[in-house]
Amino acid sequence: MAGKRVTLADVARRAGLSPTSASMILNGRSDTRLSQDAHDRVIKAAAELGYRPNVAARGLRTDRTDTIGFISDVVATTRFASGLIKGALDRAHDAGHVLIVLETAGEPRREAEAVEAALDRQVDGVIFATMRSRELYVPPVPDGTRVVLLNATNELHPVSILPDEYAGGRAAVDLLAAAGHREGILLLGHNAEKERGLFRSMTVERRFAGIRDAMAEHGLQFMAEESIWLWEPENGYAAMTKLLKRHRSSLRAILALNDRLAFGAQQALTEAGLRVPDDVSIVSFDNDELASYMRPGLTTIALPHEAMGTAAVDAVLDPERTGEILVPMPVVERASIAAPRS
Amino acid sequence: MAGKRVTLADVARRAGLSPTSASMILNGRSDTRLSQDAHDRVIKAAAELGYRPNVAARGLRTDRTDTIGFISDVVATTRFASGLIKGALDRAHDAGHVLIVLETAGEPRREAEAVEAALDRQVDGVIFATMRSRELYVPPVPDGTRVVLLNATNELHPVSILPDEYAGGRAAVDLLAAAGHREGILLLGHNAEKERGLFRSMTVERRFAGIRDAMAEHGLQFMAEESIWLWEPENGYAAMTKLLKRHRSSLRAILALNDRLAFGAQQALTEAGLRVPDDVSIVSFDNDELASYMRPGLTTIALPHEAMGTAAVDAVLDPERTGEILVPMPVVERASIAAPRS
DNA sequence: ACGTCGTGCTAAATGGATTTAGCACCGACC
DNA sequence: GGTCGGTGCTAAATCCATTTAGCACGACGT
Repeated sequence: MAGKRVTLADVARRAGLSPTSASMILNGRSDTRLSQDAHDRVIKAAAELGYRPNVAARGLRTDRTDTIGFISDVVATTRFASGLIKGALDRAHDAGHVLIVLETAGEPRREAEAVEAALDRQVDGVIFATMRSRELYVPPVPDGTRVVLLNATNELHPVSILPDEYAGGRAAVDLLAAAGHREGILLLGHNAEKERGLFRSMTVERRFAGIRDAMAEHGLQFMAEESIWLWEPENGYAAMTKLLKRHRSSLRAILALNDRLAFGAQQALTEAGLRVPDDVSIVSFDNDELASYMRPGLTTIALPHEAMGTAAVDAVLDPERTGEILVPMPVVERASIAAPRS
Repeated sequence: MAGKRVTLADVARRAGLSPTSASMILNGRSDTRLSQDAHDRVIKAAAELGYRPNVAARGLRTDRTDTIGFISDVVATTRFASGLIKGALDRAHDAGHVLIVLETAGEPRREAEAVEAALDRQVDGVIFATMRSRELYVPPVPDGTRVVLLNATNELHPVSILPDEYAGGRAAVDLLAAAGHREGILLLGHNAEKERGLFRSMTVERRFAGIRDAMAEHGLQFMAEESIWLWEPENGYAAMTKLLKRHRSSLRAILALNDRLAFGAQQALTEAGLRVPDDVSIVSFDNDELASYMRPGLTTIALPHEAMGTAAVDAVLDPERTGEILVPMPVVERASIAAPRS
């Protein structure tokens, strides 16, 4: 609607000063000797005209655009991705920055294109996010540009935001132990023997480590460890249906490696006439949307999407932050854990 | 890594020509009289140096930045939002454009801020998206900037992308009718009498209309229409539990107004010992993630998130497109509909 | 009376591209 | 020989804001 944009020259003209003066005043530079009166006139003129600086023009001169590139392999498929984006968006907004969001589907060609598209627009920094945490290839980037890895790592750019999976793994075990579980505990989704040499993701390895260490410290052992490669509901359902044939009588608790497995497992339990948590307790990971829809609600160790997103933007903005930044995984207690049936 | 960016001047120098010539050649202008040899030299120099134009600088001159602002009230909460974004992202990528994503939480202050942040960066157009379709307030925007409403409408900017809910509503009824259902059909989520005067959302009203018309054409009537204000699983569960007391024996099919209600309802059915689809058929709307996790899978009329997102970018890019653009809602057939038990 | 210093402000360069206006040269034609 | 037209290319302006270098003026000191 409005005609065209107001420029700095317009403001200066209205204030009866040069653009130089107007620029200095609006940028709040303290070392100028401009009069109080000049200040007042410029501020007033800018307000009256509704002046907003042209970020592109400014960026040309200053090399800062208050714009960050957010490059992710996947954005829509998982709630995880959108949580990261939302966290990043919120923090960027607080800091007066803006996000250019790009998706690569994990294809190297598109990754390179995305970086270029971002750099073409003079972004101040780039965030690389992956869903399956891993060492990520990062195309070359000019010197001044901050690079932050979100749920990923890279040798050349040692700034990574990761969930504290080790502590999370421990927390899950602690929850079962605290409820009094000592026996009949099933690990659903992973079997260290069978999966030897297979790589899932950096962070999930840490989750396993946390679980293993905590089990040992509590002096506990799993009744069974079921390897499942794809952690989707149907696989949880299938595995659980099968497992119930052998372990039905001794099963007391399930430590599922994510909520989707837990969801499927619970469907199988329900169909078999077992009740959660009276007969079997369940704890799991991620705090997927599903977890809150289950009946009873699923107790789970949350993947802190949004906190990771905000941490990533913080890291771009603050060059001091460096190294591995671990974001705690909150325990979300719902109603799927109870004391074991004797 | 790389030192600093290569500029057009660098390319021109290497080709032994002026920036003017280099610019014209790289932009493929046909009306110049530059020699074939000059063309070759410039193209070669640009390739060797890895030249990429600075979009900000170009935008300053041309008022085009190949950048689109995507302003949404909510991004992470629903899968719907991220589907829209993904669709938009993909199409933008195809067209060599980039998206600045902004979130407003539906607050007018943040909406205004978001528009300004986008305009400050010289975007070519702005997409306004809402989750609950409605007439949306759009802050003033300069003349040349395209504005497209996504799942929303606005008087001043008559370019709207909307799901074809009317047809979708009809499709749901058709599905039940085709399976042979004539009686014992429950409408779950809305009661026209009780909700008279209450406004849910533009598109949902059309969904109702489609359902109503199709029912009439098939000569059918609902056994009951249950008003539920919040379409969440727990509400579906609660309503269904209650309804079963009265209608258990005659109930044959449920037309749920979204998948979350259907999900809750199905939990109630299962607990009551009724089986889907043998005892009761279910059809619903949205194609929420949940729908594929249910056992059996839920047949549903999909909200075409991604298609809507791509349509929005198309509309920004093509000034010819105008008016209400209706995107079809695909029927996703799974396994929740069967012929009625006699 | 003249140099010095502080005060208040501005001209012009800059960043990287596009675009307008026009220059220099060559051959053809009268 | 002068003019006209075409060919091949470039200087300079422009977009908008920031920044460097420095001008003009008055007061002060000696």
